[in-house]
Amino acid sequence: MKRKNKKSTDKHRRIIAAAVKVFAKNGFYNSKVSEIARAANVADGTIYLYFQNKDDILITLFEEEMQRILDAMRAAIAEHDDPAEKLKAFAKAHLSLLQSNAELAEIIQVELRQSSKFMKEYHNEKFYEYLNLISSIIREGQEKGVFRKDIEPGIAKRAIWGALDEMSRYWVLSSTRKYSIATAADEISSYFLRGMLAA
Amino acid sequence: MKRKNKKSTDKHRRIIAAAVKVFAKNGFYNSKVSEIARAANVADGTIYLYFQNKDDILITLFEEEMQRILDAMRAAIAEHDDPAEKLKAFAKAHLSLLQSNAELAEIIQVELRQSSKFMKEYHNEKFYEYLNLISSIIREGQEKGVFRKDIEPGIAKRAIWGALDEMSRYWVLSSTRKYSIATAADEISSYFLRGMLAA
Amino acid sequence: MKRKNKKSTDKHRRIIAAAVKVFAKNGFYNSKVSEIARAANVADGTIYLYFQNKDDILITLFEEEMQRILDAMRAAIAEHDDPAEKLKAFAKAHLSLLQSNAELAEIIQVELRQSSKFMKEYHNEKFYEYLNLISSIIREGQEKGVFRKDIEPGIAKRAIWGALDEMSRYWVLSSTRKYSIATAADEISSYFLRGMLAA
Amino acid sequence: MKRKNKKSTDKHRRIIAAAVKVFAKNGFYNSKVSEIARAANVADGTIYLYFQNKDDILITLFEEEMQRILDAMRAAIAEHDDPAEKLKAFAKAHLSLLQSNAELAEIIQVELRQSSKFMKEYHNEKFYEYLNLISSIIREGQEKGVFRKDIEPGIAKRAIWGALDEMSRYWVLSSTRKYSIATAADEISSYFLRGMLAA
DNA sequence: CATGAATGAGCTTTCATTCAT
DNA sequence: AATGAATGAAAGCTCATTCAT
Repeated sequence: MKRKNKKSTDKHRRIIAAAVKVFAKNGFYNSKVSEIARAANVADGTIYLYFQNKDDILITLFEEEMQRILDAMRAAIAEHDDPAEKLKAFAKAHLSLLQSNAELAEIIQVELRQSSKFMKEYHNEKFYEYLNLISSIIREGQEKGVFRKDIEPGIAKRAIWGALDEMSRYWVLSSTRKYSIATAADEISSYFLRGMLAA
Repeated sequence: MKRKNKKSTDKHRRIIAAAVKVFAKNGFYNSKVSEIARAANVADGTIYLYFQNKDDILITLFEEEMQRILDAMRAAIAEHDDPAEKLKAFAKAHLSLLQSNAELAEIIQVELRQSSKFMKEYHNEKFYEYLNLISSIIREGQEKGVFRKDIEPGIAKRAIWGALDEMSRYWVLSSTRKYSIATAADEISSYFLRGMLAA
Repeated sequence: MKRKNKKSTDKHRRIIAAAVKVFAKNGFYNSKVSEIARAANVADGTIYLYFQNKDDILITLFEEEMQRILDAMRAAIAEHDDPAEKLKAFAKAHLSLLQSNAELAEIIQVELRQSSKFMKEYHNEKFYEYLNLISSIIREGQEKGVFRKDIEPGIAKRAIWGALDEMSRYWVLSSTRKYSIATAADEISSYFLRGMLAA
Repeated sequence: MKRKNKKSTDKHRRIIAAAVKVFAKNGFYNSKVSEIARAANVADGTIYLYFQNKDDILITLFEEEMQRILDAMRAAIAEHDDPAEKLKAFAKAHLSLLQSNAELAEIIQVELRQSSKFMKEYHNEKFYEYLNLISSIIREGQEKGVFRKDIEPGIAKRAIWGALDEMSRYWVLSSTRKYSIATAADEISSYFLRGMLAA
């Protein structure tokens, strides 16, 4: 590891970390590049040595952070064999990860949905990979006879993701937290696994 | 009602309608007040006779449109007695309403989550009313013994809303639609009502 | 004449006039739009109501001022019948006009030759019209038997323009002026005329 | 001569050569120091070991290249005794030199006239030497009785230079060349000579 | 009430120059 | 001497908002 290389990587990392903080606090459009620079302890111009423009910071941030989360989710799922357990593990890991990365969660919650000029063009591959983790579990469950065959994985993956995402949004935004992560994850898993009807 | 008042109301309505279109197309931050003015066929300055500023347009838009949707939802639910049927009706109505108000849906999807400086301060009452329609159904179901008593309405309402919302987001954004509204609504209702486990 | 119309025209004129001064003083690239705005007594943003961008100010300035000069030159030439006299009149008028529009002259001298990205694309039609005033005189002279038939109007027009232009450049840039306009114009005319007259 | 010195000189030369190319292509203000560095195969910072700043590159470039041209012109003139022949030789050499140094010509054409803040301060001595080559010829011709006594060398030198310069500008900028150098040089010389010869 | 021309604060981005290595 | 990553001042342009008409 040459020092230069280390330094460069370091600045890149610092800028991304600063951007996470700043975007989470103000939202993308209310964040100034100069504020990110200040938070990263670099000069304004330095940002442009590592990123093409402000949009590129956000996109790179997504790519890199989503990859980290994807990896963590895959590891969490891999610990189980039973598809139902996998789904529970997914729910728990999702809520845990987003809670311990509250700022990143905020950005994903908000900017992921941004329909701004550039976001419409940007095809968020990592997000689709994430969603497909869910449908894979469901399909596996259907093959193993654990899940109903008439479930549409394409609908279910969105329903499950939406439910979890909204839950974590609630957590991120609310100051007081009534329920623990484990409780919420189990609760939500149970809706999907057992339904809400009384037995 | 004097004519002037009527005329004013008309401009107000035209501006809101124009804002829905423009915000949906570009997102809030990429929309220009002048574009809304043009779309509403009024002068730029006229906007400021009816709204305090750009933020106020968005907030008023939410308030008014959400009220319309709330009313429609209440009516849809009121047609049923069985809480399970109410939940199904809610799902169907939600997807129908958002689909037939695609532009409004887009705005709610995107801007509702905006964490921008002003959105953080704005307490979205109508949205909470909307969410509480769901928890009311659940509580009613629990009282009637239709739903499991151990369900947390505060969690469930978010899970259900998130699932439906994500589904409608998918609809709004995707060009090809594999599933009909009825199919999707039934499917999602079934997850929550019966769960996904094989019988 | 409506007042608004008048006001608009006025601002356009004031900005052009200010730009002539500022560009002449600093050159195009060292001139700031804000300085032009200040000189024109308008806000920075107002510039952009009348011009697309900084380049557009320069181009418009060329078009409009060159047109005025073209018109004056045509009038000056039209007063004579003899092509030799026309050429003398052209020389005198050229030097007079540029001297009494010293700032404009400076800009034409300098920026006309700019090879900057935008100037390469901009096809300076007015300048070619101006040059062709000279070749017209020469051709007329050749037809009337006043000028040698073997003169290439395409070369001569450039030689004459170059000679006059360099002379006026000298005037614009130097503080002390040894020769009067009339002297210099006669002198330069004589170089070309006695050389070009049929023996 | 130590090797280091030699090496330094080499870098100086490479930077000047690169600057000629880059300035000719983009003009001074649209040229980036980093582009010159790249073209010269040196680091950005190295430029500042050999030149004080960007302006200094242009000025040094002028000084050195003009000196080369001056030397060549003096040699070309020295081959003739007759002042009329000297003038023809000057015209031919001027056009030849500029044509075979098209990039340098472009810079001289354009930037010589730049009235930018720094160019106004820079007193272009070499250029005056160049101009005075012409007036020397004229004075010599007047002394030898070849040229009319009433010609003002101070005006004539500028007229001749302007005519030639404009002609070469035409050459530099136009892609198709109707006339050969010899033709154009003879043509232009003839305008001035036949006009200036004593009767 | 309505207009829309005018405003000017504020932002992103560039690039000449520096300096630690 | 040479490097090139880092700097940060500077400027063009946008657009929400105002106010004279």
